[in-house]
Amino acid sequence: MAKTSLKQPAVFQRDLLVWYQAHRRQLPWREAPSLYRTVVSEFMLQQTQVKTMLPYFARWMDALPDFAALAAADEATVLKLWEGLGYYSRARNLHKLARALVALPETPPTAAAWQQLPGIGPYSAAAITSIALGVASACVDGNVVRILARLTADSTEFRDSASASKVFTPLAESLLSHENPGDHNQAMMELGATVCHRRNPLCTICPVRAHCAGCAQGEPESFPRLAAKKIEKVSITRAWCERDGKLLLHRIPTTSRRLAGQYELPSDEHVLVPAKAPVLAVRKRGITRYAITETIKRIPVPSSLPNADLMWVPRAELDTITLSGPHRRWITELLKPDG
DNA sequence: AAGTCGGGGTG
DNA sequence: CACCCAGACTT
Repeated sequence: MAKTSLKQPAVFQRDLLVWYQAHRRQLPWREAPSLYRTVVSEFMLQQTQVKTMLPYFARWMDALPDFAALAAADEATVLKLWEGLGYYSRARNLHKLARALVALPETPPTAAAWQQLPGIGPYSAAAITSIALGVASACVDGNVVRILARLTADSTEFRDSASASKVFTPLAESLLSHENPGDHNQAMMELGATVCHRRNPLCTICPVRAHCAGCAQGEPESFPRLAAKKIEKVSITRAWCERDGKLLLHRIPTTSRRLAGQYELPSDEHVLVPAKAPVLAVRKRGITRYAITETIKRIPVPSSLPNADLMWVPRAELDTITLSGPHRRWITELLKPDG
């Protein structure tokens, strides 16, 4: 059973907020805050580091500056802007959310109401309502779990981050500043991102070190304890085939659970790849729990296309389609004259 | 409760 | 390589 309070919650709040006011990073959604910018940033930040999403955020705001613009956009535009960021259901849900919000008579005022909207779970509901609306609702993300596990030196072994979040929610709520919940929540996450690192935490400069049982105990890095994930190794062979300035690609069916509607280099499930076909490249990447090795081989031009989802895409059109993940980069590399 | 969904940062 | 990242949704 996790603790639900610290010895001096009011002092903790003050130490945290004073530090945050002095050390917070200048981020686009903080410099020019708005509900829309808060919502878009929170969607992009789900399971994604700030550094990774920053260029996507700038590009997105340039193209779709407000809820009205997003609601009026077509899905292809939305997914193209999201290309490369991953977890594409986030983009579809954000699109749905914009259309739902513009149809409402007023902005939902509570975290519970926000959580009924597409793509909004417990974390996002708390983040959006506290930051943009001043609602006293505590965020519990990976950063907060790590900080709270260390503050309380909680050695519980959690199945996964979801169950840990649930366990620490009461403590997070008890520590929340009701005067300034938005800054408090952002301060917790900022502390986790810039000081209370998963490994090598910077305890010597930590503003709440005096409140931290994990630090006092000497091994803050040992918290939180999470069950190890099982990674499965997978190998995929893909085909590279050019003809008359066109590239053979596979369009993932829109009914597919993952990467629906996106394009990719055809795998050997879609087209015959001779075992002796020359290897052009070997690439490794991870998708969720799979460690994938992809071998790209040059194949002869097939006499006919066996699958309706296979198509010849002119090089000039490659920039207009949405490509699955690293395929964009691989294709760019392999299309170079010396590649 | 367990599985699934991307891609990149970092020790 | 392993683990994590301002998680949410489906089964």
